This record gives sequence, C-alpha cells and structure tokens, in this order.
Amino acid sequence: MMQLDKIVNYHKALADPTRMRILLLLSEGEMNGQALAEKLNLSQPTVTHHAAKLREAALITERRDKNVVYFAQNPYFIKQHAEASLQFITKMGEDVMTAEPVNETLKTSVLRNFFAKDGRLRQIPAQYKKKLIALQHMVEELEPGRQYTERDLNEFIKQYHEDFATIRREFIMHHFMYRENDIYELNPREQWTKWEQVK
Amino acid sequence: MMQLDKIVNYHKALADPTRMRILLLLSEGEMNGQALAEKLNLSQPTVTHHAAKLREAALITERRDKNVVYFAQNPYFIKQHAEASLQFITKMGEDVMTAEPVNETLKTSVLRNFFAKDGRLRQIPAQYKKKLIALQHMVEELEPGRQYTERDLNEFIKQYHEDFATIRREFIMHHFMYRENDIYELNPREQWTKWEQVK
DNA sequence: TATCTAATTAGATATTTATCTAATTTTATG
DNA sequence: CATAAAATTAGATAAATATCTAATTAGATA
Repeated sequence: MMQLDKIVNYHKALADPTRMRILLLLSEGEMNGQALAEKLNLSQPTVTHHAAKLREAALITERRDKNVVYFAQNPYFIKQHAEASLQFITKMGEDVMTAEPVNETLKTSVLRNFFAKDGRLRQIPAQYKKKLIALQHMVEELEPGRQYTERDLNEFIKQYHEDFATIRREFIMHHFMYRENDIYELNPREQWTKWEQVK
Repeated sequence: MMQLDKIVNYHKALADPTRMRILLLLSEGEMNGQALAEKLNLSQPTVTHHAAKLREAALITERRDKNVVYFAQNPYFIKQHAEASLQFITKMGEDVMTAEPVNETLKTSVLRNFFAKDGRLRQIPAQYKKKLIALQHMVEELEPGRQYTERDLNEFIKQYHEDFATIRREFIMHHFMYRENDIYELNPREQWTKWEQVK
C-alpha cells in the first residue's frame, strides 16, 4: 500500500533523537551543517546523513549560499504529515462524517458534515479530496478580480475558521489564489486545482 | 532531555510497517493475537513483539478474556502524542501566543490568547499547563451539584468548541468532573487537578 | 592556478531490531 | 490431573542504520 509507506517513512524520519534535536534547533531558525555538527557534537557527515533523511521526508528544506548550505524546518509539511498520519491510523477522516453516505455526493456530504449550520468550518478536513472541497466552498465566496490585502483575506477566512494562516496558505498552495506584492487575488477557476472525479 | 525520548519513542513505535498495519486493523475494532498473526501472515511471537512496542508507547490497550488477549487502539493517546510531537518540533505551543508576556500571569495570557472575544476557545492548548487553564476556565461555568446528561454537557462545551468529545474526555481525565451511570457532575474544586504554581 | 572551507560520498563498524523456531507460561476444560 | 489453546519468553539470525574516518566534490578567493 502506497500511503502506508509514506506515513511509515515520516515516522522513521522522526524516530531518532539526533534528528529530533536537529528539528528542534531549526525551530529557532535556519542553520548550516557545520553549526549543527558543532551543536550536536557530531561529525559533519553524520549531519549530512540525517539531513538527507529529513529532506526525503520533506521535513526540512535547504538553500545554498556560496558554499554553505542552510537547513530550515518545513513546518507546513511537518504539520501535514502529522495530520495525515493521525488520520490514517485512527480513520478519523470519517469521525465527523458519521457514516459514509451512499445517496449523496462527496461534495454534499463534506458541506453537510464539515460546515456547521452557521456556515463555519468545524475542522479542516485532513483527507485531500475533502479538504479541496472545503477550500473551494470558501473560495467561491470571494469576489473575482478583487484585490485583497492579507488583512482582508484573514478577516474573510476568520468567518469560517480561526486558523486563517493555514487556510490562507492552502488557498495559495492549491492555486485558488495567487499573491503578488502582498496582494491576494483569485485565480480563474480553470486554474483551480483539478482533482479526479469529485462529482 | 526527558520529553525528547518520549516523543522519539512514539515515532519509533509508528516507524514500522507491521505496527502501522496492526493499528490499521485495530481501527476497525479489537482483535486477538492469533487473528492478527493470521491477517498479517506473521508468527504469534512477532505479533507479541510488536504489541509490546505499541503498548509501551501507550498506543494500544489490552484486555484478557479467558486465555485470549484482545488488543485495541488507544485513540486518545494516539492523538495526544501526535499533537504533543507536532508541538514539540515546531514550538507551535506559542503560535497563538504571539510573544510570551512578561507583565501578566500565565492564566491571563491563556485567557486572552486562546479565547476569542466572543468567549469561544480558538484551539485547545497543547501545552499541559495551558490546557488545564483553558479547561478550568470552561468548567467554572458549570453549576456545582447539577447533574448533566452527556447531551447537556456536549451542548455546553459546544458553546466553546466544536470538538466536544475531546474536551469532555479531558474534563474527566483531569478530575474536573466524574461520570456515573451516564450522568456527569462537577467534582469539588479540591479534587481538580492541581498543577504547580500557576498563580 | 593554488588554496581554503563547507559539504558530500564511500566504506567500515557496531548497534538496533524484525523475524523466526523452540521452550515455557497461563488459563480453561475433559 | 492431563490435555489443549493462546500467549509470552528465550535465543538465534539477518537486515537496517547511526556513526565514524578518509577521500572527493563544489564553490570562493588570494
């Protein structure tokens, strides 16, 4: 099973005290290999070794400046993987959805189960398809062509959910919106993330 | 560092495909050792081995009936550990709290930062102390001596947060309330979880 | 070009660990 | 008490992996 390996690899990446300490150090900000080696009292090759594993699991990113490589946390993926894993293990994907409906489309069921009567988003779906449906539902209330400041957008999102930062990021990530010079604007619908047959 | 080992062990427990498959099977409901061995095509000792690791990490529970041992997921701890780990790595504990205040008590800052103006709980604090403060804040609005049905209690909690199930469980777990015959009631304040000097 | 620094790659070693078979323990039952 | 069924424990083995030193590569600069 594909999904399973991915999740196991995520946990393998975190199943080592040295790598955990690296992430901990990086939570303060980026660091280069040498600095990490020193802080951890390890050789540089050892740091390279662990960095490779963390990179494979998409938990860190790297940038090169001259001949020094700076490592940084990738908090978005750390969070995504943590949620996906929890979901996978406990099948909590369905916990809001009491039972998988048969006579209604996925979209209807997401709208019914993840949004409260007052229209607020109960929780961000962790399953990919469902998340996209929820995002799209919100994004459809934005005005095409209008330029939103970050503040505007945050306020808009807060109507639905407190965690505006995550949702704003998702809007960009899935190409519902784009940002230029700190101004956010809707993408044309054709560019919105397409996913397989969500009827 | 103590915390670190605990979190690493949690991930070690999940960093193996066999154990992941066990949890997956258990997400459907409890199973005994033989059944697991058969489903996984492994010997019974191997199952025992993995079960021990999962138990050490508090991810499963076991009950014995006659001479067969039934394993079951411990979804509460799975979730707790996932959140604690995420928190630990990304230091998200402070993410709602923009900066650690100096001139106000922890309690004031939790109330200010985790509760919205309308009184709702933005998110359940993941840090232990802060979580207790938030729980206590809510629990103080319950009537001493009143007997709450589960429905009553859910409604009460939903005033604050959608995830009433988790919060209800926390109320019990930290001895703010107790349940008897499906009726919930406040514990006297003296029994509420005491924590170190949260002034 | 020669040299210096940071990083990676290669290769070796020791530790951890997933799995098995065989033996033992636990609990129930004829 | 003898037998049976399920589980655990003991011990062995093979695979995975964390770490090191030595050698190499990448990039910058004198």
